[in-house]
Amino acid sequence: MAHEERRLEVLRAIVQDYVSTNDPVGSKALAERHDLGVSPATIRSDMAVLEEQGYITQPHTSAGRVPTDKGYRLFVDRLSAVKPLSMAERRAIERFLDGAVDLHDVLTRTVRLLASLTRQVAVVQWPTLSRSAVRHLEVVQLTASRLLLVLITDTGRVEQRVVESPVEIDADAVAELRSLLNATFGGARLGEAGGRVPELLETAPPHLRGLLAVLSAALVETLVEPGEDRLVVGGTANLARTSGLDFAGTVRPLLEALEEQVVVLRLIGEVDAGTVLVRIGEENAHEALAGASVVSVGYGSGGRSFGGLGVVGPTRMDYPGNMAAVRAVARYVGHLLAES
Amino acid sequence: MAHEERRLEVLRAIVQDYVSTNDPVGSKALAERHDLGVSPATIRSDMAVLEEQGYITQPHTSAGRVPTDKGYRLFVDRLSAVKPLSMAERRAIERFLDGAVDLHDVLTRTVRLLASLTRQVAVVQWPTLSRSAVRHLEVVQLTASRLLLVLITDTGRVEQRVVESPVEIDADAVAELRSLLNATFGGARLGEAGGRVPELLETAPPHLRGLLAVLSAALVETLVEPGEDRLVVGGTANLARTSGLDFAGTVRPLLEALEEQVVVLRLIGEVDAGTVLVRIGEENAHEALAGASVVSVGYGSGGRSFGGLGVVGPTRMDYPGNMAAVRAVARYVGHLLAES
DNA sequence: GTTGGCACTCTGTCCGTGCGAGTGCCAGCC
DNA sequence: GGCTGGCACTCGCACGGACAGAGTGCCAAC
Repeated sequence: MAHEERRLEVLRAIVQDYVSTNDPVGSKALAERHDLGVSPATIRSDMAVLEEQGYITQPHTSAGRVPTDKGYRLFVDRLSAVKPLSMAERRAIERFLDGAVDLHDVLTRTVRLLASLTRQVAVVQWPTLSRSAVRHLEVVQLTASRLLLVLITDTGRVEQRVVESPVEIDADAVAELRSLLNATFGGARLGEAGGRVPELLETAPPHLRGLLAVLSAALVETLVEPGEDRLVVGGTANLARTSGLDFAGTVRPLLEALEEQVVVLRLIGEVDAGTVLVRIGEENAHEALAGASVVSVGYGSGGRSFGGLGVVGPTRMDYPGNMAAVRAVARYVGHLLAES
Repeated sequence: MAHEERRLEVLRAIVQDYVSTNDPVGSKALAERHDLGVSPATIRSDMAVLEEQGYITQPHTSAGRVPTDKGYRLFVDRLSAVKPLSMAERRAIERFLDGAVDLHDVLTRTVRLLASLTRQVAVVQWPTLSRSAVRHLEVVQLTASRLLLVLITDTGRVEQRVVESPVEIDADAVAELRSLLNATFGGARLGEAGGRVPELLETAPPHLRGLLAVLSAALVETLVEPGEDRLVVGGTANLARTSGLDFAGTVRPLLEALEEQVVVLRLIGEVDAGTVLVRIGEENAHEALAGASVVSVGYGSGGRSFGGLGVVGPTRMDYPGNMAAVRAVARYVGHLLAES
């Protein structure tokens, strides 16, 4: 029915105006700035209904309306068109990311790029170890009874771990260990690594078994260690931009959550490559993020997701623009990492 | 002379009171809170002199006095006693840092620890490559003509670099390269690495020379690359704590400088192990840091400095406390890294 | 050289007023 | 039945004057 449609049109107009001006929007301003074909009075009655339904609210009696979380949700789900990136933005992505020398460099550049494109806080998850595969395992002898185990994954991560050996070791043993480990774990998804340990221990030469057990344990532990899911954060200066207006003094808990990482990781980590996920305000189910929205997507290649990335900002954000930017950057990063 | 001494005592009292209360301090309050043995009127005349000399200033005519950068400088240089850490703090340092599994972990824990001890923004520089020594070089074959060069330093850093080979390579060549590289560069300070390249190229078997040239170049380049001096930042939430009061809305440029890293790195990097360096306000010679102070020190072991660490906060900070915390943490981190 | 007294200055706060924006309601119109 | 213009009403906010309080500088006295 026509009523319904116009009301949604009104909601869309409210969201757009509010996002761009940061002022509660009134019926008169709406009628002027948008071709809704009806008078302010009519818009007022639509707004009354929208408020009744919980999509908008007024900060105080004689102010305009502001979208609620529910209003933004409807906007994102049904009212926003995908906003294509400008040529300048596309070029910026390429220029920014090309020339990165290693994984750390790629992630750092990505997070800066995303922050500058969206003017929000950007976060990028390191490729999760559990979804990576072993490219190479290296054993370096530090002292007679101390080894360094270095893991290099196909996603470019390098992890290290010092291992105390129960027995003294010589150079030959190190070489043997290296080739055994690579033969066993080479190419394995790290999720499967644990399963290959028993077989390795059975078939290995007896004098190396004790050592291999320790090394395997260190390897498996590296994957399980919760700290190994890391986050790169950037653009926090954007929080200070319009702080107090957008975040109503809630900047601090947000900064804390970003440093804690664990909360944000949970949100960012739950994504598939390709599907942009938007969580609005209270949907984040965490106090510090109640006033914020998170736009995230997985990055990876060939249908395989390495990890997630996204932006965190006030609920009053440019959803279509941010969704487009996040998706485009994720796609590019996926290609980049697949190549190297 | 007695005058002079009492005036300094007044300055010390002003700094202490102002740091703890954040209110401009007046003559009457000073007389009440400190046993200066003279009346407010006398203190007033002392304050007039201190203001004349540029150590304190008044925000407006009828307010109390506030220390200037110059005043803090005098306080730090001559008026503050070293504040020993409490037992609880010492225990916190040990508990926090023990159990770190690798360098990244150590640095992350350190920055969090320092931030929570001082309630300021903490920064820790990664061990500089140019001052590290080669512990091991690893060559991993990715494809027929693509190698991954992995550098492991004695400070625990692991750097990687993809190298395109001009010729096709087989497994034997890789093993040969590995042992040649380790023989040449093993144990070398990275600053000296460049000097050993010509000799390596002369003595190497001819068929490997082209490849060795490329690998050596990649190694040297890794050291020179400005991006390789990195910073771990933590506790930025502390900026939001009393923001507006301390930083007068200058939080944003500060956050930007911290993300840029380069400015802060210059400040943090210029330190010797052992000597705590304090830079106050304008002394930082950078706009974004003009309202901030930086307390930094080098960490390392055996007289050798790996890198710097420190805290960044408002000029109105607890200098003795922060200096003590920074020094204690640096010492502990130095030991920790020397062991591993 | 120190002290108490005093006049002065300035800020922050409180309160009352007026203005403007925006709404809800209602009677009239298509 | 839905849309529109008009109108009264409600608030928030900015402006301005008055006032109290804190702190100073100066001066005469000790």
